[in-house]
This record gives sequence, C-alpha cells and structure tokens, in this order.
Amino acid sequence: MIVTGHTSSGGHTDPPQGQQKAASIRDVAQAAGVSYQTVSRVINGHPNVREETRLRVEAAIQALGFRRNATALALASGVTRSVTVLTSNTVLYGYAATLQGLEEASRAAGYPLGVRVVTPEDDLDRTIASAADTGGGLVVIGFDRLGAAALDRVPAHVPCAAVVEAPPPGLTPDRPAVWADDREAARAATEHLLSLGHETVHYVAIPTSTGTRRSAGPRAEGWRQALRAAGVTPPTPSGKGWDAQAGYEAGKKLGRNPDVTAILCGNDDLALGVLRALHHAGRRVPEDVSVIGFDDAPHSGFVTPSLSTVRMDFHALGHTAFGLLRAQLDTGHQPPATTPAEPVLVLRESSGPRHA
Amino acid sequence: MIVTGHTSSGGHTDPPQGQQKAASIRDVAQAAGVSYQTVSRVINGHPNVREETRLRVEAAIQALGFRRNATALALASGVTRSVTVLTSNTVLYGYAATLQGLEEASRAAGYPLGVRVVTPEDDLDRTIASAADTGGGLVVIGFDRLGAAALDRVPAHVPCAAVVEAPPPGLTPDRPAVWADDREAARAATEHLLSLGHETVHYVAIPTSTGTRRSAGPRAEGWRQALRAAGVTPPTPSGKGWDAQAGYEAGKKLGRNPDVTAILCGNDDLALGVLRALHHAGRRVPEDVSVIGFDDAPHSGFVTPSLSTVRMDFHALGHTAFGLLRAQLDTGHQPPATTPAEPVLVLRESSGPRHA
DNA sequence: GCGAGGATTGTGACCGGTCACAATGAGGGC
DNA sequence: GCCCTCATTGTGACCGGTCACAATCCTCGC
Repeated sequence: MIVTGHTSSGGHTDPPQGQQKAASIRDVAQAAGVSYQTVSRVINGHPNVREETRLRVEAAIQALGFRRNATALALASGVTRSVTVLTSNTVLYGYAATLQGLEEASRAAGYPLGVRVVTPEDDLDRTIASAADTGGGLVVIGFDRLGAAALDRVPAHVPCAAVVEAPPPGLTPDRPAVWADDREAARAATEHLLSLGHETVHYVAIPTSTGTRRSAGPRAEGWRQALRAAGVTPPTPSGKGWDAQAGYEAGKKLGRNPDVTAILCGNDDLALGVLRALHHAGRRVPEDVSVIGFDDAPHSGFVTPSLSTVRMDFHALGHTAFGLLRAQLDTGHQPPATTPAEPVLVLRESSGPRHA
Repeated sequence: MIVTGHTSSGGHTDPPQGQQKAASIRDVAQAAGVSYQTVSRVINGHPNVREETRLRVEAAIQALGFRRNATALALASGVTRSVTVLTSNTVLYGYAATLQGLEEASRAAGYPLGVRVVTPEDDLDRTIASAADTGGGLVVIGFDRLGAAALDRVPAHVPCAAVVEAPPPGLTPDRPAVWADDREAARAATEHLLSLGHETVHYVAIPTSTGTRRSAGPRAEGWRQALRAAGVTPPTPSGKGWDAQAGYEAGKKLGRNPDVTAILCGNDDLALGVLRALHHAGRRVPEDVSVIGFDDAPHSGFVTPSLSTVRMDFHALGHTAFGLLRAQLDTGHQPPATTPAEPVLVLRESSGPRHA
C-alpha cells in the first residue's frame, strides 16, 4: 500500500486568499440587487415573487455558484433531515444488507445517512449521545445484545426506530420497530428437515439479542417448537459466535456423532463452517448429513455443496425502518403499517432425504 | 416481517408542551448566574475561569442535561468535523472492509461518518454536492469506474481523500490518495502458479476503474507482466462482473478447455463461481486446475476446497484514507506518509502443483 | 380620484454557539 | 497610596439561514 498527495498549495497566484468562501444569500442578494429575504423566497419557491426578480436572483445564484448552507438551515429551521444508524457490525451479511436497505431508502428521501458502530469497549451512552447530537433521528440495529442494549439506552426524546430480532415481549413497544418472522422461518426449515425423514434436527445457534443462552432467540424458538410439535425432545444447541470459525467448531463435535443427520444453522457463515467440519470428519452432505443455513448470503448458492438456507429480506427491513423513523420525524408519529415479504426457504444441495 | 409502533402520544399529562427544548448555554448561564460567555469558557476548558465559578457552571450543566448543539457549533466555528464516504457499493467484501476501516478511524477521532452510495441512475454531481453540503470532507472509494468518476467530479474546493485501485497515471495527483499494491500482488500470485509448473495462468477479471477492457487495471497488469516475464503470451482474460455468478459463467468456458490448469480471479466471489463451474465440469481442484482468488474474504478459508487468495489490508486502506482527509481538514494539507502493509499471498487448498 | 386589498419587497430578531474586545477586580512594585 | 498588569467576567457582533411583521407598490372597483 502506498500513499501520496499534493505537496502544499505552492502554485496558486491570483487570489490573495486561496480559499474563497462560499457565497451566502446576502452575497446573492447584493449581486441581484435585492434583499436577502427575497433570495430566500426564490430558494424556497415562494409564490409571491415577481417573475423578473426571480430570474435575476436565479441568475445571480448560478453566477456565484450559490448552495444553501445546510448547517445554517438546520440551525435556523430547527429541523435536521438526517439519519444515523447504530449497529454493532457492518460486515456480516444480515447487518450489511439491512444497512444497504437503509441507505437506499434514505438516499431516495434525500436524507443524509450516518453510521456509527457500537462496541463493548466504547461507552454506550457517549456513543449514543454523540450520534443523537448529529441531529435527525436514529435507527438502531438490535440483532444482538449490544445493539439491543444500545436501543434500550436511547433517550426517550430522541426520534428512533429499531430493527430487531424479534417482537418486543411487552404488549405496547415504546419504540417503533420492525422485524422479520425468524421464528416461523426456523420452524419451517426444521419441519422440512423432519419431513425428509430425519429423526431430529440439531441447531447451531447465533448469539441472540436477549440473554446469553443458546436456546434463546426466535430462530432457536422456532426450531424447538417444530421439534416439540413432532414429539421430539430438542437436543442441546451449540455454537458460540457468528462466523464460520464458530460453525467449524460446533460442526466438529456434531460430526463425531453418527446420530446427527440434520443441522440447522443460525446463519450461512456458521453453516459454511459446519459444512467444512463435516467434510473433515468424512461425512458427506447431504447423503450423511443435511445442513440448512439462514439469511441466504450472496455466495451461499455457489459453494459446493450449495447451501440450503432461509432467505431473509433485510433490504425490506431497512426500507421499512427508515419509513418508521421518517414518519416520526415528519409528522408526530405513528408508523405506516407495511406488509413486507415473509422469509423464504431456499432448497439447494446441502439438504436432502435421510439415507438410513 | 412485521411492523409495530406506539399508537399516538395520547397519555401524556404533565407538561403542556410535550417536547421541551434542549437547554442552551444561555439557559445554563442563567441557572448558574453567569454570562453565556462564561459557560462557553467552561465548556471549552478555558484556563481563566475561577474554580468556584467553574464548579457552579458545571453543576448547572449537569442539572439541565446540557449538551452543546453540534449544528450551532459548526455554524459559528465554521468547522465541521465529519466525513462522508462516497462509494458505489457497501456489501462487496473489499468495499465493506474499507468502509469498516474508515468507520473505526472516524470513530476513534470523534468524527461522524456519513455514507452515500453513488449509482449510475442518480445524477453524480447532485449526489456529490449534497454529500459535500453536509460539511466536513469526503472520502471517495474509487475501486470501479463509477467511484473513479465520482472522484473526478468532486469540486476542487471540497476537502477529499480517495481510496483508489491504482496510483494515478499523472506525476502529481491533485488529490491525496491511497491504494494497495494490487499489481505486485497479482504478479506474485501468478508467479507462484507458474512456479508450480503451470504453463500459463488464465485470468478472470473484475471490472476496473479505468476503461472497460478486461485487460485493464493493476491486477490484470501484474498478471500479464508475470506471464510476459516468463515468456508466456497472456491468454484473453474473461469475466464480466464482480459476483459469483459472473465467475461461474467465466468458469464454465474455462472448464471446457482441458489446457486450462491455473486460474487467477479478480476477487474471491469470482473464484467461488469458478470453483463451482469447474466442479460442474468435472474438473478437480487443485488436482486438475488451480484457482487463486483475491481479497481473502472471511469465508474463503471455509469453503471446500478452501480458497488460496491474496489478502488485502482494506482496513489499513480505510484508516489511512481517513488520516489523509483529516490532515487536510485540520492543517492546511500534506498527507502523512504511512508505510502500510503489503498484500500477502495466502495459500490454501485450491492451488497446487500441476499434475501432468 | 381615492381607498381597499393583494402582490411584492424589505427590516429586525432569532437559532445556539463563537470570536473580539471592553470592563471590572485584585495583587504587586514603587 | 498609586499605577500597572493580569485574571476574571461581560457585552456586542457574527456565522447563514429562517420567521414575523412592516412597508411599499399596483390594480381594481366605485
């Protein structure tokens, strides 16, 4: 990696001040021979401005390259059209895709988008406060404990929407929130595996937003419910992380047990690790063991065996969350009741009927 | 996916105005019985304030929950400590990792970070202008044509640093920029494959920032140079995209040709697609064909066969780019000359000696 | 020819901080 | 005891827009 840059400004000649300040509405007013207020009216498309005056002002705006100062606008009007996303991660597929949806929606609406990562090291309250200071509103991605903790600590007076792992337990949530139906999706995936003849389904968990137990969270719940409904006692879930390495370690143990014939994973990265571990253990997929992931990351269809998974519409999550925040920012509150897409089970090569 | 939110405010009683405005320094001044300027001095840690006064003011600040208004600060002081990243993508590994590096660096420095995606649909100049209006500076990720185009159109007066694919062709770049040594990395990877006994190395290209030809860009260059140095005429590169699907299509063709025994790919996603296509074509990796990717995405070590690749330090790229921008924002200009990490060839299962 | 009323434009204050400078008070040297 | 200096504090103007209101102009109806 290499770095470069211009070597000082040393070459300019004309203006004594190299950096001439941007034109203000007063400059434009002077150039057009009107008052600053008239310029303001032209900028804002106020109806009562004489056509000729408007043209003159517009010409001056063009000539001076005037752009309305966003900072001054925010200060004077008291409104800041901007969104800051608070998240513990930006690279994991679910997070990245949600972020992408948020960016798209904010761009379409003309809102600047900020991103701030929360970490266990930094002081949560300080991070939140500085994000809130930016003005505008917050969207918190609360897929994990850290994100959920951040959401809890957002002061009540800050406009804020949340993307969460599961519906809040209380009846009336104090914050507008969106979530996907993870529980149902996990149940469907588990039922599918059972229907293929597998006697039980093992679960490799992702960390959840509520509690540290691996049996917590909607995906684990759906899995457990499906097993119970089939009269099967759920085995102990494994997994201690989000990434392929964690999946590999969980898979190593599961691979040693010949009774294991079906594994549901909390995300596709974990599934990849599990696949790898099974391969090392000499177990074939899907002949010996079926594996289903979660999220449908972009590469999941291209690994071998290609990964059966549950496709989640993170994009829609992002769009909807932005809508919730915007409604809060623009009007008083009350969110638009969207009816977004349900998760979809995508069957590929990594799952199949049990071979006795 | 399900949506919820609070149903109107209907329950508040106490304050006539539900939303009481945040305290200003004048409020604090009144509460502490001093002038607003004294409050300002306390906030900014000015030395000449009597200890007793300082304590009184600090108590008032606590009591009123005062936080300095970032907008007013920016307007009055004229400086906006913030960075906006302009990029054509946020999800592809290289981009996402660079973004992560930028976020870390900006967070450490206390700068808010904005993200704006540029698309072929939106008007580039408008996008840039609105990003610049936010104040602060810009970091443009110019890995592809769109990003490079955006960089070209950033007005000269806007503080801006760039992360680019390759060093600018001109002698003195007009903008501070960072890049990794892709050419050298591609050369090393190609040389490695040649040293394994492969007679030639095929290249599946990523789109580049300069021109549409697949033979353009530093990775292609390094590959070509290595072949030429070995007295081999470079075959025509293939590839038309960034993702695994594009790799799959390129791989399908290459797989049909029994002479192909070594393939270098412009990134790991492409390599995954190539791997998949080779699998479908009945060619074994690495016995029949060696494949090397680029970037070392997180899952690349966990697919089977695990992917040999070139690890790029995108993180460092992000950190350095932020440093360049910050230097420009703080002082006049001139960037710190860092000596960052070189790319590393990571050898895994997908590459090996040629089997005649 | 004059007043009413809308169209058009201008003035002053303000948003919440900062800066520059003035005013006050206290300590030290003579 | 007087003057000077420095520490401490306050006042006014300003950043670049907005809002509220006042002032002027024009046109119309009678």
